[in-house]
Amino acid sequence: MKVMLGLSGGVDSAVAAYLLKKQGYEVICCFMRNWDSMANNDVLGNPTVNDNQCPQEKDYRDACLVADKLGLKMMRIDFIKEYWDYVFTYFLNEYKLGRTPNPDIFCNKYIKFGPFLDFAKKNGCDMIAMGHYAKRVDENGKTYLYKAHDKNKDQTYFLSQISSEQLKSCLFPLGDIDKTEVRRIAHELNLESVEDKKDSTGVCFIGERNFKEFLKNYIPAKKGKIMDIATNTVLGEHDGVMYYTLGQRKGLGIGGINGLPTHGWFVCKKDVKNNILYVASGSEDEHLFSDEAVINNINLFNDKL
RNA sequence: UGGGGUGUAGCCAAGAGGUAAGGCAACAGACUUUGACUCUGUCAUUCCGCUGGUUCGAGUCCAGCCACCCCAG
Repeated sequence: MKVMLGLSGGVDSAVAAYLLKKQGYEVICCFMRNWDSMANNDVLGNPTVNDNQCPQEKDYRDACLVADKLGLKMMRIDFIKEYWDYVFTYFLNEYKLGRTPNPDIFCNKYIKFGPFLDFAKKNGCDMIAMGHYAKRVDENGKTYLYKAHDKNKDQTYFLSQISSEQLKSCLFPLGDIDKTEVRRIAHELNLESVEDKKDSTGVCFIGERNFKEFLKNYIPAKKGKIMDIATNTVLGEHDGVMYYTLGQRKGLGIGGINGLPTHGWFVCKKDVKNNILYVASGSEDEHLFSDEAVINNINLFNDKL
């Protein structure tokens, strides 16, 4: 069996590579690049835009060191355009609608299990593999997605939109072990470039930096009022209703107000049309609770449900 | 320029002669499937509108000045 593993330059996929090899698979590592700051005009608030080595290249080098140490072949592929068309476009549209999207779910559906899978097959691989904390279970000829053994690190959420067919083409070597075990193995193997590397979280391609500034590259700032939903009075000003998310507390800049209790203010409603951000006082305010939700695009690829 | 009130960190606000509470915001770190939430930490070292005075000692008492608010004109 020939498998192409997505090697990111982090500790998880590095250990996944080792485990696959140990299990007898012929492993080819591949570093994927989905974001090009220059091509995508990602300049505002980008702390590394002028650096001679961007963080992605550091990750690539770390990945190469891992592949080298494990004696595995290393490849590299760009999906800049695909990412923009299938993931980032959706991402921006959601923000423009006043929602808070999760691009990583689409990245899996449309990139890793799309062009990347195709790329693997073109290069003679039967399957792909990922360092996700997720479990694939085959039963009676069917393939199911199970939560990872490490419930704390489970990443099946990110895989929630892939199909049963796509799932059949992928292995998750970390499905049965804990993060602490992953770190332990990395140390045991002396994978110096990744063994103590900090976990990356959140939107993967952006890196450590001011998120609002990042969004300003694509969604222009537009100042508006922040209003108290209980009294309908103006409490402050925001930079654009799209930059905030429901339930958010930080970044509103509302201090103490004469005569009003001070328990912090939380975003409870976004009026995109009129560019008004509504806030409620304290985390227990009734406006922050809801007993209904609109859900669509449910992916019932697991017929055990 | 009659009367009353207020002036403490970016904001709100305790304090009441003995050596500046607390909250919000902000910032930093941890955690993280919402760069969100949450948690932890840091935030007025002679400073409490200004200037003098009383006192061993004043944000707290006194005097003058300044600023703002309210009522009356």
